[in-house]
Amino acid sequence: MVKSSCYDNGVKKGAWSEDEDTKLRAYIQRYGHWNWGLLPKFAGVSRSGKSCRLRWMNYLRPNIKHGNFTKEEDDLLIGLHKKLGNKWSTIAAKLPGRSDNEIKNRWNTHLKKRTQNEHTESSNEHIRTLEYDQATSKENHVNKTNLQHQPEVGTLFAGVSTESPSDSSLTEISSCQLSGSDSAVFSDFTPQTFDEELVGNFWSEPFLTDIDSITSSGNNLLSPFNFVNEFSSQYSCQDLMMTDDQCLWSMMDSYIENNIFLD
DNA sequence: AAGTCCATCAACCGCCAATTG
DNA sequence: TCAATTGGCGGTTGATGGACT
Repeated sequence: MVKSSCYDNGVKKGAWSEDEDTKLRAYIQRYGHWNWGLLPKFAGVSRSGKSCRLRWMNYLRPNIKHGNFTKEEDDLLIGLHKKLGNKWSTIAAKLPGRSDNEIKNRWNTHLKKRTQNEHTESSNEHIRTLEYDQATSKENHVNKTNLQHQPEVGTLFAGVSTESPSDSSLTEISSCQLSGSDSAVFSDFTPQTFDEELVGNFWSEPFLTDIDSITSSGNNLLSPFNFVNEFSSQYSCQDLMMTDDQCLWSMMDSYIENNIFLD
């Protein structure tokens, strides 16, 4: 389903192109979403931050499922909607791999009518409750199984490191990747899994280990970490830590101008 | 074959809550 | 404490394609 696109004050609207998807996916997988408002500029897409966030959450993020809902998913959705109402994000958290938008659409286009019809058949109530209980226990099992394979998410932390515990200016930026909506991205991680698979990388991987491959491969992704890395050749970590925000941002802006807008 | 209707779903919009300075 | 900013949520829109006449 392809929608036509248009521009509004330089911000593109409408359907996302393959190229935009590629840019956004590559950027977030490498650097995470440290600030949705600034991300489009860094990722090189002419979209609003909101639009980027939506595209990532609903379509591009790892482990997102597309296509038909299974009967189990439908039953679970019906049960959860009965229990929670239109709390789509809450329901989405309990349906692994489904976005709130997809669940909302599923409800409005398929299940709403179905349940309205079924509502008259009160005898089905007991059956649905039983199905819901079964689906919930199944879902718990699926959750545990899914935890064993999360190949792509770890790359979100590829640009994250702590050379030393005192390098707080960098880790502070990095920690932003774990805030807000990441609870959705990582919602199917247990703390244990998180510790083993993510925190391990978070605290031990060298800072931007693949920065050389990024620059040498002609990949023009622009990263705040890339920026810091470049300036670290001129400034020590301590210098950067002591740099006030305004100065840091003016340095960042000149970097952006030189590397993106002059291309 | 052409026109119309309808279901689907990606994307947008506006509001609210949390965070920050 | 308060205003500004940011992120997230839920409702709604509109382009598209298939079914129907």
